Amino acid sequence: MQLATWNVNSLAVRLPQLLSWLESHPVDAIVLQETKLVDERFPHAAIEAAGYTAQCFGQKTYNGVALLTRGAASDVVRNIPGFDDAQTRVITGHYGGLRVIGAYFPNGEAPGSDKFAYKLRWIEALREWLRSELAAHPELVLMGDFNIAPEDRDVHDPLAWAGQILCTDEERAHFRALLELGLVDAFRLFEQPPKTWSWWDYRNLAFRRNQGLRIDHILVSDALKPSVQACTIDKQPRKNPRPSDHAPVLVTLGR
DNA sequence: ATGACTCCCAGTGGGAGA
Repeated sequence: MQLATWNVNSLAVRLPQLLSWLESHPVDAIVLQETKLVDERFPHAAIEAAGYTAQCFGQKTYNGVALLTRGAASDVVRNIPGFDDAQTRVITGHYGGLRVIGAYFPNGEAPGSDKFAYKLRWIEALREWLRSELAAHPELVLMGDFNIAPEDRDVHDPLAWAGQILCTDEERAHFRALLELGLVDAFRLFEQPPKTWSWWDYRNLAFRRNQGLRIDHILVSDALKPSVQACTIDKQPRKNPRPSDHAPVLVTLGR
């Protein structure tokens, strides 16, 4: 079984690339972030033609998430229950015996800003909800665009990024607090090529120079950890014309 | 170097992203 996450930065623009990628990577489920589409405009027909059923949760211009599965997902939840939020950032469903959570963490703009405070509150709410989700569903995967580079080795230039948004001690502590619920970063279960990133700035020829960050993650619950066989980042789509600034992350489970 | 690119909604500019 294979799962994936991809911040597509506008599904309207990236739909052809998504369909092409799914042809070459026929994953069982994929979560998308930054679809930037209201649900009325979600391309259900094209996605069904590709063999997937979609659960979407979007808004105009910003944010927006979706869960695509080979068969229908059940027990679908939108956003974080109990956390009042005008932004569409989380979609959860049951599929293949797993609880699958797709999340688009807030960016946070800059340490000390209102958006940074929102980011921290949002993660705290996610964590408290996850605690109960994990209790109810021990076999759980949380994946998406976390907008956090967990360690210096996830940053191309740790000195330049020190204390900057995505790399602050506070954000990293929140990332570790998620792991302490009983989750593990699937990417770090394996030897990985050095300087493997999931996001490269559109500017400054950052991709060509491989100046990126690893901010897109797949966390699996402790119960699933023994079944994880691989976790990779596919940078190929970043080479496309008009690419998303993020690359997809994949996990393979032996089940 | 307070930049750089790309998206969106807008409407020949500006906010947001990371």
